[in-house]
Amino acid sequence: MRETKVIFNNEKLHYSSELMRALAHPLRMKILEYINRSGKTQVNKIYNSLGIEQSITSQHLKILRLSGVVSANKEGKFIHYTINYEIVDKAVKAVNNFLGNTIIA
Amino acid sequence: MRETKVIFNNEKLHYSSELMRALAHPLRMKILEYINRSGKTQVNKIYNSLGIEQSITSQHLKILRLSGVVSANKEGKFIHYTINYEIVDKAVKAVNNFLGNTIIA
DNA sequence: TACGTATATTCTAAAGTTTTCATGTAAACT
DNA sequence: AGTTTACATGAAAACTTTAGAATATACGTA
Repeated sequence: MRETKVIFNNEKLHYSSELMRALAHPLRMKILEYINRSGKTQVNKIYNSLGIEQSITSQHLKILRLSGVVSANKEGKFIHYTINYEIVDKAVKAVNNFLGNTIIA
Repeated sequence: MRETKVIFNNEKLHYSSELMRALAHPLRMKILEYINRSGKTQVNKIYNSLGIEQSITSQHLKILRLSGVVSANKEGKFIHYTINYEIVDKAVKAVNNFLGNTIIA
């Protein structure tokens, strides 16, 4: 049974939807936005500023970390989070490219 | 209790993550990609070409429709689907903007 | 009007995600 | 060494999403 030509291979597709998924949660967007505004942030600042629980914050940070969207760096007692813009960029470009550069000139 | 200044309001945030969510599924990406390639497609072409079940296809199309990413148009017996590029564009720009135009020049 | 084709909807079980709470680990301070 | 602060991890409960099967609707045609 000859299949349709698959332009967008499965690996890429799963990677992209994994990235999208990481971004597809209001709290994670809030957290990302906060880190973005702060540039480089400790976890306690994130959850105190956003008024969410420490543990929930940690769990979402884990998801963001695993998807590659943020990086964690231990500095003594603290862990500093930063956004990996290239990765977020990839997510955006994924959508962009797979739609054949129809969007965003 | 004075909260952090919310730059990215809740409504927008939820809308964005809803959009992202709609895109964050391999099958939906495949379907979107197929519609994109075809320009305007009947449902049976989608599921026959992609080798997925009719009912599943319909369900995913519903999600895509509700998120605004695609539009359905009845033409006689058939229903034609098209991509709403402006909406996909919005999703991309949402990520883009909320990260303060740091990505994509 | 009955039948076939195209698609949507409904139901249910399984799978996956998110929250919550409790516990764990490691650094800094006493 | 013991305590506090900063954060992560684990596991159960609550919730959401997905897949699959069956049924429903609507159009066109015999």
